Amino acid sequence: MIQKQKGTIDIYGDIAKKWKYIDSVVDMVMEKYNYGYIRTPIFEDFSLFHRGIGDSTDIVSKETYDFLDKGGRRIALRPEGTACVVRAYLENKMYGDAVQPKKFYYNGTMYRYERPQSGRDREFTQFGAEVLGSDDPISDAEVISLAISIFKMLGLKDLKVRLNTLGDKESRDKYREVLVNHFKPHIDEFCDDCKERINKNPLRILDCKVDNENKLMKSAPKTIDYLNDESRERFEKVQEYLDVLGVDYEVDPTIVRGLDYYNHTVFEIEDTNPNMGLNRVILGGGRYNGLAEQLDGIPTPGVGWASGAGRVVDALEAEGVELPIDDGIDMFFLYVNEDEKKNALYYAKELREAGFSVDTEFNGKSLKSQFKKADRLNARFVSVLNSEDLNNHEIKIKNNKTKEEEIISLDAIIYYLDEQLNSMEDEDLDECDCGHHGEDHECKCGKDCKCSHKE
RNA sequence: GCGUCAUUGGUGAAGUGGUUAACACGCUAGUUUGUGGCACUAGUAUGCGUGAGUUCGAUUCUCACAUGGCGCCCCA
Repeated sequence: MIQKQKGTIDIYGDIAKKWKYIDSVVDMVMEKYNYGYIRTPIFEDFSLFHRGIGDSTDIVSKETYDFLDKGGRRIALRPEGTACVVRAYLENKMYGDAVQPKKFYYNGTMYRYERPQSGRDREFTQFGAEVLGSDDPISDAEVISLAISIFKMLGLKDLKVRLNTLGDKESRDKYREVLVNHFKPHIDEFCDDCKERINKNPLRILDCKVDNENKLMKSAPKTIDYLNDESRERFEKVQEYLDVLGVDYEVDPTIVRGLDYYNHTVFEIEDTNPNMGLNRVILGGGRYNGLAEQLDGIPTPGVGWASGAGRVVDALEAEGVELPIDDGIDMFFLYVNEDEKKNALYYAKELREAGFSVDTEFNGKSLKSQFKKADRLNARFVSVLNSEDLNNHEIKIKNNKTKEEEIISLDAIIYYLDEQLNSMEDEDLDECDCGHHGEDHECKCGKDCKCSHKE
């Protein structure tokens, strides 16, 4: 048996419906914020990530999914979206467009060569937003509120935005030096990993899992104290704009990004629901004003974020959010003989073209098992086609919930189903607590109740 | 890259160094004459991740590999 590759998943069935629903919400909210969809290639030149990310960590050497193609080109499967979008922006000279900044969103698979574990696969899906060509803190604030809008629209409630600033390069370099001086004299008290980090990536010591109780952690210098005036003012503006947008956030000095191209605003959104387990962070992002230059492009400020769709699915699961996924079909045709089979085939098509979701039997099973199948498909109506009825130009339609059966003319089938399904939809609505019991009035309960949609 | 646990029909799983691999769900057929979902009856793995080894004999023990779960490194 050929198996799927390590760290990949097949998405199908009910889970696939969930993913499609998330996609549709992402599309809808992004369009409202006027972010344009961008689709870039799944594979790129290895250097795009090598140069974009730098080799300060072993990300690129160890975790990029790369290989040589038949022409000897070094190819990398994209590990993230930001560098790809910036490359596309530069290569297509979008900085020449009249309308700036350019606002993009993407949604696609990313690849990292890692050992799979909880919340981490080799192929995974991220959606993200990027604003290129604006250095104004209004864009930092907008992308964060955009993210919150999407998550709220999906039904997530236990969200926490954590915000920090790294300052500009000057502030950042200064902070790094101070931090190293803070830890260096006592580095013997720390774990082996931290002894490595102090040379390779000292900021990462701050979120070490082993040493987080060490007293030097709490007394560690904070980025905020080492900002120059320009960086400080900018950070204050971001917070001011977030307040205008009504976004709840918490300034958290331990938020750090691993990569050099980040500066100024960085943020994460986590789901605080206790069912979430270890991987609570469902979104991460920040400002990356240096990236375009590192890619040899004209200097272009940018800010954006990416969210792991798999973790969003986990969060929805953890919070017990029920998505409004329509399952079930409108009609299932049952048949026994060849003549009825042809009619099933024909009327299924007719009804589908009229907008109904319809299915019928394909494996020539007994009526008993056809009924079972109809139930499993959650068919709202079933019809056992009968040659005699059909000769009389009639059809029997059974409501699969109430079991009531009616004989109607074949000409009326579309009209009949339409009417029945509409009244069924109304019945599905709940009565709310407003006390009006579904009467015609402008209901303020805020739910899809029996009365809310009648004014 | 490192550590650790796991892998048995369509599914959930029990189990043993030795003739027929439990139980349940599902599925198929019948009781039921063209209107089911209940009930009952019967059927449903020549096979226990792959390969090699130990053994008279391996699904069971050993090793390697693959995949999965969890954790570490790292996390764009």
